[in-house]
Amino acid sequence: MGTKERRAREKEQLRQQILVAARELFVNEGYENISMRKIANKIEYSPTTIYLYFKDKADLLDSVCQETLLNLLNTLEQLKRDESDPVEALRKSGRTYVEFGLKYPQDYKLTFVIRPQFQKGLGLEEGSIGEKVFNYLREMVSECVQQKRFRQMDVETTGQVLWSAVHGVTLLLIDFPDFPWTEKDKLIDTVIHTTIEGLKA
Amino acid sequence: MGTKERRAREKEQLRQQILVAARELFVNEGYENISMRKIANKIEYSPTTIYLYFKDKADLLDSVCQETLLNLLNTLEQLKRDESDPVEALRKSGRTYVEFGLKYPQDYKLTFVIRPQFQKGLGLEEGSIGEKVFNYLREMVSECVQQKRFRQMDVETTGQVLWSAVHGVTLLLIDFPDFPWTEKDKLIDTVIHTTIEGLKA
DNA sequence: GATATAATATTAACACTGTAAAGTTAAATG
DNA sequence: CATTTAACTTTACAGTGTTAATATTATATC
Repeated sequence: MGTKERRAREKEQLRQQILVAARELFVNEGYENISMRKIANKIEYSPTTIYLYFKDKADLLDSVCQETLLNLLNTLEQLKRDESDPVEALRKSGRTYVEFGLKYPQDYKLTFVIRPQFQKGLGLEEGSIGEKVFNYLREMVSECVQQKRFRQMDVETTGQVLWSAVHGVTLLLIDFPDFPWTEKDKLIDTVIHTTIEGLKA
Repeated sequence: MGTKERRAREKEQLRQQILVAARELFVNEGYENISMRKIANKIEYSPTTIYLYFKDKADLLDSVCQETLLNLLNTLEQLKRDESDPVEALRKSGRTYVEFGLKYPQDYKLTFVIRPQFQKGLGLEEGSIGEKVFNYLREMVSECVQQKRFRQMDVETTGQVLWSAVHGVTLLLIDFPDFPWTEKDKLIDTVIHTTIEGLKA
């Protein structure tokens, strides 16, 4: 008797529908401009139905961000295979990270800036997708250190330095689009290049 | 007859009072958790009085952020005098910048992350305090380049790279306080050191 | 097939939000 | 004293997140 399974599937479907609608609205109009009622309208359900699937608005945001992290992780892991030189691989990962942020700027901000404001738990706890993303970075860095391509330094710190650099440039480009930046691609490359050079010296 | 002046002074005083109350509330409880009514309660005026002094809530936020920028600028400029080595001066400026962000984390986020969400104009336009802050950075970098301490590279890009690094580490430390960071001071120093080394190479 | 049961969705309500419009009071000017 | 001006308040509106109570549907049991 598969009716139970079908029901579960349907339930999951609506959950997904809510997530899709929420993401689209958050991304296009900003988290704070979107009400539960607007999301409900979009999926043609009553506002309170959403609360059967998500604890509250922050929880909904949280789920949207989890998806974003998964998306980011997949994008990064696609890279990993086809690059033998570890430093070059790291460089490419950095670029991909920033490009991801600029391709989905609102998603990025939602995940790395807005969400921490609402959810105290950073979403990097054990077993989380956030942790996996950071583990990816860890492995990349580790490879460089092991092959003596980087200054002898603990992997953790090195990873955090790199993360700071790419996070910083991503957010600045998103938040101040009218600032007279150096040509975007050049700036991104220079940030990554500079940081990596600094780690070698 | 100085009554006009007195009135103007009183008006400015109330404006200031609103700003002080708003900052305190924003900083302690977060911009999105503070209503105009709460601010009004604090200063013991009716909510709509605030609208006689500020266009709307975003404008109030904007003014709070202007103050923060001025504060940051003053903090930085205090440094400038007592350091002859330009690279060392830049390093110290970087540290001071990050420390400022961590000392007033909510002010920093308000200014560099929340406000851009509400005010399209980045607050770095000509003659603004934001511009002055960036000019400070420009001068510091310029000195290093002129004295051939840095790789030959345009001052703008160099400045932006540095800003990315310090902005990134500041925000990460603020937003993910529970992350297993390397010891904070070490991390900050390493970020700045790495970036500067990368600029020399 | 009728009925009980569980799952799912809705309605109504509450306390709160930003802010516009109109009304009130007090001071300055003639 | 009359009138204009400035400062502030009251009232009101449309919208917010969220809870509790209610209604509706679909399934399971007899």
